Amino acid sequence: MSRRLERSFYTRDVLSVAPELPGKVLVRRYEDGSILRKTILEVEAYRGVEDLACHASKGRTKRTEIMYHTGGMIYMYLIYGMYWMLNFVTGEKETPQAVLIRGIEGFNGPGRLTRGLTLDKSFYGVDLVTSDMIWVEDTGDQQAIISAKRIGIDYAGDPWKNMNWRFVLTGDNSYE
DNA sequence: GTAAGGATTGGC
DNA sequence: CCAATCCTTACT
Repeated sequence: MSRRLERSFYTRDVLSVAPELPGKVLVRRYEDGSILRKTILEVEAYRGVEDLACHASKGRTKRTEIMYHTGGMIYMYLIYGMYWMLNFVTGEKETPQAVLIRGIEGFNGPGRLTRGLTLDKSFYGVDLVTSDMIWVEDTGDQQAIISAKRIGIDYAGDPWKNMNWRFVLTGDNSYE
């Protein structure tokens, strides 16, 4: 039996939230009432202003503002001029953290999954706890997770580029 | 106003 | 390997 994740799930530290997301179910409901349910396979944690890979390390700007809000909000941003990235804000207010959703069942890669679920700038600031267009459910099943280095952030330097803050559902062979 | 570069992807 | 493509940010 599945139930929607509540505020208290997201308001914890990102390093507590991120490892619990693989195996949860991302639910997308469209205007016409149709619903897509996809298991989350892979995520990455971005933690605070001191994490040089986290966008908040560049300061509090219009773009990063949502990460300073309470956990459960959605942070969307465009990368390389063509791919929208889906992120879940975590932690309490004034703690800029987020989880990048890197892969879901059927769509490998952060850019492809947002395209597949029709997610873009209009979802910036949407609340996963109250929205009827997108939310996350817990199946109650126990999940096995492995951690690894984050991808595409070598520019952040030591120690940030080496933190094992990517979390992948084990048993999934899509990322061998 | 101008310029540089990016939490990616797919094609050569 | 490398170009596509455009928004955000930093600087004049």
